[in-house]
Amino acid sequence: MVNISDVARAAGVSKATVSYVLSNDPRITEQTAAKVRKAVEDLGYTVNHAARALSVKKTMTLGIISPAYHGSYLSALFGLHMYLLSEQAAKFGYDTLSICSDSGDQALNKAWASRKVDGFILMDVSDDDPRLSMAASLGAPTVAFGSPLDSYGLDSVDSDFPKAAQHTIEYLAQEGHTEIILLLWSRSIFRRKMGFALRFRDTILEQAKIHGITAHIVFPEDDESDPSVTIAASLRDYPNATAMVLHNESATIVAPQTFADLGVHVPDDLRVVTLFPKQLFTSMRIPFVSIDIDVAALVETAIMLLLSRISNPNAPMVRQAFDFPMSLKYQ
Amino acid sequence: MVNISDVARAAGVSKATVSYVLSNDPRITEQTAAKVRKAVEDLGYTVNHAARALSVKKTMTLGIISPAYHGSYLSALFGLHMYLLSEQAAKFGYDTLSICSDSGDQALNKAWASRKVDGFILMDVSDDDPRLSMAASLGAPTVAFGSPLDSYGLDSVDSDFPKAAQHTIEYLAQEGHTEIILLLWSRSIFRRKMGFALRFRDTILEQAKIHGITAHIVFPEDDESDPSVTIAASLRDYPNATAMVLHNESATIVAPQTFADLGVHVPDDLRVVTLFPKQLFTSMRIPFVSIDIDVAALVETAIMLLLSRISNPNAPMVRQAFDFPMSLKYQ
DNA sequence: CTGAAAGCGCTTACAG
DNA sequence: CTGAAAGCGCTTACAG
Repeated sequence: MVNISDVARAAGVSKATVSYVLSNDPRITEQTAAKVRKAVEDLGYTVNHAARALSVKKTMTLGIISPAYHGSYLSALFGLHMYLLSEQAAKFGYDTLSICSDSGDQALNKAWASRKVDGFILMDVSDDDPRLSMAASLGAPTVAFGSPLDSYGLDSVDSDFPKAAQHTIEYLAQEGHTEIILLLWSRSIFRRKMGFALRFRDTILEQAKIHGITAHIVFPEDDESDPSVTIAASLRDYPNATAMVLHNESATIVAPQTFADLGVHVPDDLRVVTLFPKQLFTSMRIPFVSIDIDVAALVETAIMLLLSRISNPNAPMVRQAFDFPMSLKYQ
Repeated sequence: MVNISDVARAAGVSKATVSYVLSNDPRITEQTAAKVRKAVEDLGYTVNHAARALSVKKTMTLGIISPAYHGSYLSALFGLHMYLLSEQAAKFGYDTLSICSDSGDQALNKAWASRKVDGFILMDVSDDDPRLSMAASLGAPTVAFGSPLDSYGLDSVDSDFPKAAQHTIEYLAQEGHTEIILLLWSRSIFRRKMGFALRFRDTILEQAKIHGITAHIVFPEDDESDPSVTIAASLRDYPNATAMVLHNESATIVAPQTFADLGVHVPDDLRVVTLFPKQLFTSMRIPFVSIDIDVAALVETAIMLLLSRISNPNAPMVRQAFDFPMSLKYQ
């Protein structure tokens, strides 16, 4: 494989000069720069990544640390995030290293200690996430996807779930509903202390109380449970409910079929509100009121924050919460 | 950050000895090895990845190259593949670098030339995929996900779509169907010359002819089209069809609801056969005959083939096609 | 304006 | 059984 010495020889200059040309150092004359560029072109030279990283102490790669349970349940969101993160990072010359591990804090520690990445994106952060304190204590540039109660001084990006919950209840109150069903993420998600689930639930309950709405909470036992069973049971248990709020990915996917099976007509028999990223609506027929989650916007912000943090480790912490608009969608 | 010299000093040995201990070289006495290990432990030392990579010319990272169109359509499969690849690679000490680009061949060229990875997994390979010839001409260890007509001597892994097509027709013939609807991947997938779509279609048609079955082909225009429209239209256009074969991810997701909306009862009114990875069935109610695609098995094989290829570049090429069993599932 | 040289942090023949 | 030294391929003060 051709290296910088080969290029230097071919161009009749020193390695240093080649290096300077490659970094567009203005001290090199256009004349010699041209010679060097020609040699680079002719030989098909590309900088050796490890050598450069060793020398400049920058790897131009970002570590994406995901918890291990993704394999077990259907999450179209996971792929979407990974894809967009990689694409967005590439715009700034960064690659993404995906690290999927059930001991994310150890994985993070190792990746940082071996200097394999310049910073981290933490996916699916929970309230007691060990990755948070690990990243903070290492002083590794990190942005968390999620809204942990204590972010240990790390930057974070999330949808504004409390705001969404508030919009939802205000909308339903305005429509005159007084009894609703709240179908939430599975118990295992709550057990894992995922902020998006906790914050949404808590705000819904708080706002429901304020607006005099009775909210019945139901959720599947775990990620493998069939959510349509939960939907059906809840309609049986709370026959007077006039609306349902869905905050559960797989439940939202099976909901249309479930209602059709049960003979429940949306929205005449039941008003349904869902929280879902708009990308997933594309090929799904969901005639519900929905609150769009713009994953691309979240990802762009996450990458931007991480790159700022890398270049300026001491800037003040930022927590970015996106308040996405609620929209009516009848397809 | 602590380096090998710090460890050597703390243990009272040379850098070389530390290095030998780390690689379990049997020539080092257990006594000095213990000293070194203690120092490593005390100082929290981890090998600098770039330095090691530069020295041994191995990066212990695998490049996963995905085409750029994934962002636009719902593919739960994408996330599943990325996750499992990363997890599987980790078992062998490898990390995965995700490279999402619309010019995958250039991205591959660059990643290889800069020696950032030891080999590649190509996702979603098509018949005229420029990544194939690029990887082959570079001599980069590579395994393709898919069944390109010409694999340029590269290893590949795929479900055996022709076999699945054959099973499907044999099954339907045995049930006595003589007229069926084939709902395939969108026109844009065919335009992209994706092998899984082409091979499945061709074999279905060939086998149908053999068994005296009339097969009507329909497909959505592109990935953004609502596949339920296509389903409904096909039932209108071919009222005598007694079975439908679904080979289209989003169509399979919306199919249950669509049939319910149309008052079509499966399987009494219509026999439906789908091809789908079993992980996606978890939270979906699809009372259809299905052919399981075991993504984990595919991924494990892909990683295994790639690692063999890396350690033995001249081994004979292997094309692994998985013939997954057809199974009845009524949930 | 360009080049010689040191240094980044490892590994690995080679001596002893 | 252990260490000194060269080498991996870059970058970057520092001279000139």
